[in-house]
Amino acid sequence: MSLQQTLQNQVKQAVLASFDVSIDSVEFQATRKEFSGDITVVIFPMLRYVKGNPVQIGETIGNYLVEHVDEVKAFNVVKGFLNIEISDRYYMNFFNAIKNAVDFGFVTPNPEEKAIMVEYSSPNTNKPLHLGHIRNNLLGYSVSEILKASGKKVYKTQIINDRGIHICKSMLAWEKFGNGETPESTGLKGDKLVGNYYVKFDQEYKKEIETLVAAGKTEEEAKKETLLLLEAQDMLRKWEAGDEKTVALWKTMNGWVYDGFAETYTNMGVDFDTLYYESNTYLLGKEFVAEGLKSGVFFKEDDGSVWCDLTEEGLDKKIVQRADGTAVYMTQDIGTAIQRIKDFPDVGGMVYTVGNEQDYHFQVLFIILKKLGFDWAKNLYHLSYGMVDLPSGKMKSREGTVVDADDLIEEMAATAEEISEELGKLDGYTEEEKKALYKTIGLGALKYYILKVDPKKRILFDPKESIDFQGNTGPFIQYTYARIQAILRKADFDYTKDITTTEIALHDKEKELLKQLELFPEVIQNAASQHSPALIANYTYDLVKEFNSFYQNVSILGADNEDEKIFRVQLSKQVASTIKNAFSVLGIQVPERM
RNA sequence: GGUCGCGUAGCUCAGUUGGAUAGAGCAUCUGCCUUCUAAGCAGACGGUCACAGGUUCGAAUCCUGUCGCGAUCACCA
Repeated sequence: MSLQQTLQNQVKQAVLASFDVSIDSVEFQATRKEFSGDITVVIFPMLRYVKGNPVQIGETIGNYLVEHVDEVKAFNVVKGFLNIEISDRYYMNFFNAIKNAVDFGFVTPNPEEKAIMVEYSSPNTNKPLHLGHIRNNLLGYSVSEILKASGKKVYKTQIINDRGIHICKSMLAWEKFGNGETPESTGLKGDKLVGNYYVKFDQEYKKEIETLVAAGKTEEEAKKETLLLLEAQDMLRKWEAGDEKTVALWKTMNGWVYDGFAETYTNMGVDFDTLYYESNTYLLGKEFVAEGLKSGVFFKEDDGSVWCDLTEEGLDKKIVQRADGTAVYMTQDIGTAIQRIKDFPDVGGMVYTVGNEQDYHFQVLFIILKKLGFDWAKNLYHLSYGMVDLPSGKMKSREGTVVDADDLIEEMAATAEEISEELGKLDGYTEEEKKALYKTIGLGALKYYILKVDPKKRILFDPKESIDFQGNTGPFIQYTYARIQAILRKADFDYTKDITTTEIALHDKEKELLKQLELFPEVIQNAASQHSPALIANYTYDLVKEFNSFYQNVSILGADNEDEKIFRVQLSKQVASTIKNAFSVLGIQVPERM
């Protein structure tokens, strides 16, 4: 039984014994720093059942607890707050129980339980990944790892948007203006090369519109009548008809993009267990649309288009299939969801990591899947996150106002290098080791910067203001980890053995650290149920702040006696291990030195 | 206009079922490296929690309205 449960029961007992009233819940909170004590019982809610002065009630309960609960050492009452002081022995017992646990805070997945599939990234294959994708990838990856750590089996996946008019645009531009360029001939990353032609299309397209407008067309007409657009549309039709030459070009250019993406993913440190391609799934939904028509979930308009009426849910009508019988986004998403459950029968729910601009889409998708009668549809979650905007506004690939993912990662490593060189603490490291370290720190800064903010809030990213390496940052936390490693390297005695004395008087800073450590398992569970890496980031920061205060105020290797020295080293080691675990679910690595 | 989200220190953000005097970092200013890594520690300065009502012992947190910002409301994805 946890301490809180024990206290809960005993407080109820105390109230029953002293006031002859039974209460069904007790409100606890951590005692604020300015008061003495560790756990606080809030007396106010009891006043509804127990008549009297809150201070006196607090005193009565406090006395009862001291008498009946071993772990309760002392108490004080301030206004309506009963501050309970917990014995050092309790914290030492807790520490002894976890000090050798490498996976402290993590729960091993239960094979009986259903798995969760997490979708993230899902890029278009016509342009390179940018800062917006970075947020998506980091969130999706981290939430996957958090869910795993909380005891769920997880599959990571994406739906690659590899077909459609936008893909044809870059294909057409390459065909017309590319002169047979390849990644090999230009030395460009494949996704960058293809992205250039997507931009090229847009430039030529705009030129053509200008010419048409000059010739007397309205802008509206011009936009629809450019030769380029017509050709692109023609290309899409050819692709859908399986035209050999078009499909071959499509395969080649997508291949270039995939090579480029693979490099970026590796760089970013994210991965996938299984992939879905829109070109394979875009027709999938149709049979379920047909089924839904039969069962009355959908209805058909006179022109042949198929709709879902969601007015009962307070929403609008939504199209699920075009009049010409072709699939829309919704059709495909219905099909893909169903296909995934067929492919992975142990999956009982899914998480979609997609920006908040698609809130409505997913709201509708989930309702439709429920209407179609799938019981897993109640376990679908749209991990909706805010956009990453620049001071100039939205990032637009076609206009070149994007922060490129590869560039940003590289810049972060370069900044890490500058700072490291200046501090000059890396004597003895080879160039290779240094390079790896700069990347670890640079990525740590970037990932932490993005993950520490609540996913649903939008992020304003100013490229001119570099991401910090001090204060509440990834590098600060990595630095603390490295500090602890230095201590472990210096500890030239056997700190693995158990302490001989049973009673150790805990230093305030030690006790605070133990309390902070104790929270970690719960933080993992909360982060999982709320799909929020930010909770992990904030927790880790608090832990590290607490450790640094301990480090600066208490001598670890210079402790007064052997037991204390061993304990402090073990405590530091466990803090390091917890930092490592916490950062691992954020996808951030920790260095041995920095 | 309808719907959804957001609004906390100059800036970036915490604040988990409503609880004590609203907390961090950056920036500015003060101290601390002959002692375990100063990417650090200790401290100062900085707030009408957008605004107005309401619910109650108690509201940054819940409800209503107003304002501001964003997204969305396509036979686009």
